[in-house]
This record gives sequence, structure tokens and C-alpha cells, in this order.
Amino acid sequence: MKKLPKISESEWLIMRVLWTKNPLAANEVVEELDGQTRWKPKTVKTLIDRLIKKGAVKFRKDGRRYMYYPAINESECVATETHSFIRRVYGGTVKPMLAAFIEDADLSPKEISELRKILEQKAEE
Amino acid sequence: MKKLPKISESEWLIMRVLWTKNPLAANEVVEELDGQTRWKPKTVKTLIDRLIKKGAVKFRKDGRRYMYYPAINESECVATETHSFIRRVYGGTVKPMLAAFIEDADLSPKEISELRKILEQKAEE
DNA sequence: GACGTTGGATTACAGATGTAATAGTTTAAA
DNA sequence: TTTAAACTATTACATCTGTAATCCAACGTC
Repeated sequence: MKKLPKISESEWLIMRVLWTKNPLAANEVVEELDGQTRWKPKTVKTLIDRLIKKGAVKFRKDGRRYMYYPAINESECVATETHSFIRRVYGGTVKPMLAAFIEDADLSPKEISELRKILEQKAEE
Repeated sequence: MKKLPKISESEWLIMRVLWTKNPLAANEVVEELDGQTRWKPKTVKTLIDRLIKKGAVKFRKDGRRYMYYPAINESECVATETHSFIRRVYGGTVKPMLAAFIEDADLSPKEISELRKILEQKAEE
């Protein structure tokens, strides 16, 4: 399993766009972000460039423009980030946090039963 | 409700020490961190100083040395950081997040059954 | 009283981040 | 064909972060 680059807060927005839909040209990424941020197109381009340098995004040419797509796996990134977050903020003691979230989150019945299934699975291990 | 300063990854370690036990002298913070990091005492001091500048930590004099203690509330910080994390990494969709947390957390059988109970409760509402 | 020790204050310094602007190059339009 | 539009490449620049080191003053020690 290869090492994942560290994605900054702003860069996460770009990655989530590209994970959802790709490949995209730079200006399409800008459009997808419309409403979410007030970044100028140049800012978005800078962020994409940095992600390329980090190896998180790749591109191929389509005529005069570049089409960008993710080079790293979403679930792996999410898992890594989640792990680091838990350690940092909760110091590893997760249960009280989970309890609070379950209480707090606005879960649909379907989601609840899915989560129960996950816990049952865990219980059997 | 006042605005919380942004706490960096390294600074979180300091805050968690001070939330657990305070007030502490700088060298006591260093001792508490023993094993968790390989920071030199000067590094710890720098981090404490920055937290003071950010308004996250205060101190009072005790003879020649300073005793440090948190100036911001732990639960508020944790809640803020958690929300920002969820937005950033999961884009606000809570269920996959909870699933990942459950996967990631090293839950004891007892904790698992407690969480299941909470979910059952939820399911009945 | 000189001297090392302990603790705070100041300074260091490179790399990451947020947030672009400017310069240069194709391309499409007039 | 000159020109404007659309892209990419390069450069900017203040902060924040990680990780300390050096300088200075008070204290306790010989």
C-alpha cells in the first residue's frame, strides 16, 4: 500500500470534486465549486497544480487543455484522514464521541439499520 | 459564543495534556508528553507560547516559573473540530463517516453493545 | 561571589497553505 | 491576420507550522 500525500483543507474540496466526477478541465472544477467557495479561477488552478505535485491528481491532454483526474483512492484517503483525526482530537477514545454523534446525527431508519449491521459484524469478530 | 482559535495538529497534543491536568509548568507538560513525542523541551515551549498568543492557553506566575492552563473549553473545541472535519472529508454526509469511525475505532465488546443499544433506541423513535 | 542550572524571551528557518496576479502560448474569431 | 479569449506556467507573498537554538536573568550550589 503506497503512501498517501497530505491533503490540505482547501485541497480536499478539489479532491472531492474530482472523486465525484472526472476527468474535468480546470474551468469545470471551478464551476463545480461554485457556491461552495469564493475562490478565483487562478486559486483553483494553483490548488490543482499543488495536488499534481503531490501526486494526488494526474492529467491528460485534450487538445489545448488538460483534463484532471484523481490519482489516489478516495476511501483510502478518507480512512487515513479519519484515523489521524481521531487520534488528534479524541486521543483514541472514540466511544463517547460515537455515542454523541449517533444521538446527534439526523439518521434515516435505513442508515440506522445499516449501522446496526456494521456493529453486529464487529461484535462477532 | 466566542470564536475559537484554530489549533494545529501539534498544538492539539499540548491542549489535550492541559485539559487533562492543569495548571502545569512547562517542564511538566514536557514530562506528560514523554513517550508520545520526541519533541525537545524548547519545542514544547514554543508550542505553548503560540497557544498563548492564540488565546487558547493562559498562565499565572508561581515564583520564577509560569503555570499554564487552558483558556478554551475542550468540548467546544472538539465539537468545532469534528464538524469541520466532517464537512471537509465527508462533505457533510454523516453515515459513511460513522461507518468509518466504527471500523476504525478499537471498540471493546462492551462498547459495541452499548452503541447497539443506542441505535436500537434510535430505531424505535 | 563565580558558576552552572532552569526557565522565559527572542530569533531562526525551511516548507506548507491560502489566495492570487502576471506572463506566455494557442486558438478561435473578426 | 491581428486580436481577443482561453489555458497553462511562473511568480508572489504573508502566515502558519514544525522544530528548534541562542540569549538573558534569577536561583541555588560550592
